[in-house]
Amino acid sequence: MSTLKAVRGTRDLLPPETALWNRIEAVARAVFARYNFGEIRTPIFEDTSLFARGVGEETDIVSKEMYTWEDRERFDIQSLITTWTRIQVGERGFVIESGALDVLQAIEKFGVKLILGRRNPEKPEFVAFTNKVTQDVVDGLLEAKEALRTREILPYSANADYMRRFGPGLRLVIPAGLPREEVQLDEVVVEEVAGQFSKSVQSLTLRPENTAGVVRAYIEHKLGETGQLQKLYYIGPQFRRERPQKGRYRQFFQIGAEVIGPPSAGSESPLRDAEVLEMLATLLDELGITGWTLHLNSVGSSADRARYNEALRAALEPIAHTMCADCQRRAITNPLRVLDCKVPEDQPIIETLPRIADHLDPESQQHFAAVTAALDAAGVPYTLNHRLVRGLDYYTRTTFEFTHGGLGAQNALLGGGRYDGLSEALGGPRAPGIGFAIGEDRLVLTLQAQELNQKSAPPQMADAFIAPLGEAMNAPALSLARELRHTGLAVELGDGSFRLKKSFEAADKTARCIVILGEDELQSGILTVKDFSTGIQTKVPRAELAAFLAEPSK
RNA sequence: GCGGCUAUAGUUCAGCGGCAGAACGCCUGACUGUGGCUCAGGAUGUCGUGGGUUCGAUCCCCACUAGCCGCCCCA
Repeated sequence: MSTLKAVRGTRDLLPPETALWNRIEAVARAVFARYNFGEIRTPIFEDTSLFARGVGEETDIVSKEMYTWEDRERFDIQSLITTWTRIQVGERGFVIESGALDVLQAIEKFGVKLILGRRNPEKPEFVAFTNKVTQDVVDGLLEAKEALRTREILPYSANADYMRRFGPGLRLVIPAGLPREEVQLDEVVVEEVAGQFSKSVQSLTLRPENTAGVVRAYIEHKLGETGQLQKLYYIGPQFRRERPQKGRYRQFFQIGAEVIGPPSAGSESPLRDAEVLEMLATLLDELGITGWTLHLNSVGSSADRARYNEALRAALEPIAHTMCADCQRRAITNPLRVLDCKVPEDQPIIETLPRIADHLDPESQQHFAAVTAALDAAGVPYTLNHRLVRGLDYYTRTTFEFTHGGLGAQNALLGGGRYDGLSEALGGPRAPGIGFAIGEDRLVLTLQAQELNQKSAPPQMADAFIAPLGEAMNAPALSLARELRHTGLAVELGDGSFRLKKSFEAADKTARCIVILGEDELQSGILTVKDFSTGIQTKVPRAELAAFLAEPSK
């Protein structure tokens, strides 16, 4: 039997690597706090249509990279019951039975009294609401027929046995169009109920990104009604079914933030854009990421973008055939992507293509000019990159990306932009916003690479290792460890079955000091402490031990 | 989803159509309550999984799975 492994594109994060993750997240939280952002935690899965409407139906993310499934629990049996009951109670006035508790409750709510097969023992009718015809159901029905033939009335119970109470003329009701599993149905009348019961089956999706979820929450909780600018950050896993690569996983982690609110709160101001970018520069600096580059562009309003797309398409039409195969395809399917082409031969051609900067309306131009002016004033370096076009439909005006060398083909550390129309697209109020998402996995890779170039960080060490001498010392050792740990010291606890030599070896790898606890020490209350960095061995009274260990060793 | 490379001990990796290897790490002892250095000894394992070729496959072939690199796309 093969052993179970983490599924493709997912991985375990283990110590000591997790220490780096924690440090990154701690720095991010601290920076966000200084900019007055608060944390938001949205569900890890959402209604699929949120992403279809938010991220864009035609994007690769939505069209082929999402983990989407139909939530069976949300099969709309209530709607089936409602329809069926209306017909049966109204027209035929008969008995309804089901064993599923939620069904029973639903029926009761509908005002139908449950009668357990008594109405017409000679010709009882059994109605089971189900969305699947399984062998279990059929077996139950057949048994029920037998039971009724012998006039046996079985007590009610809310499990599969309930079926045994009914006999000839059994009817099994299923919604029209649902598959019948491989069963023999000769003995059972299967009646289909027409209706739109599958319409309400809810499609769920593991979030491929978090902005749509945040905006959904903004709308749902009417955060716009506060009149305040909402500054929200999140840290958490996202999911995309892509081919895994270094720095690209199927479960990956993003640290992101959004500034969103009604226009009256200043959400549209270019100052917000500049502030977010300045915050990102600060965050990367404080994390110790060196050599990042901020690429900046404006994609204008959605109308600008549409106009530009047409201009690009028109410009490409006569010349696309001279370009690489990918570009020829992109020229038709997604002209904006041509700008991302990395084939050297295509570069001169791309330089001649129209630029989006020339297709911006005056407001967008002004907005962008104000963003860059504020960045200049704050001294945040950036590179204008008119070829930076983001892949998500919701972006408008300012778009940006921070890149870092040494990440290979996945060189973007983070990306983001303004999304002035997203809230409306999701059925919410007007709520312009700007946000970003940092690829935390890539941040980790970058920092790990930098640490390799410099001296490797010292592994985290406990303050002390308690070495009990002999198993009789184990219990006193735990007591001592508890004492020290309560003072805030990090303590590793050895085992009395270890020889002292082994205790030393173990201690040297996990702690700064070893505390020896033997009969002598226990009797006298004077403990033996050896500091590994200095090699000095000291006798310390138990009462002073915590203070002694707390002193940083030189 | 497409193409290329890779998969051997806990780790990093050699290797060869005929008994499975090194280094580091791990365990034991030299050394009964004093580690690091040293010395002696020991255990490493379904050679990714499943087929095929062969007298014989860890090695050659095929498929699958996974990782890495590139493409697509994107954070």
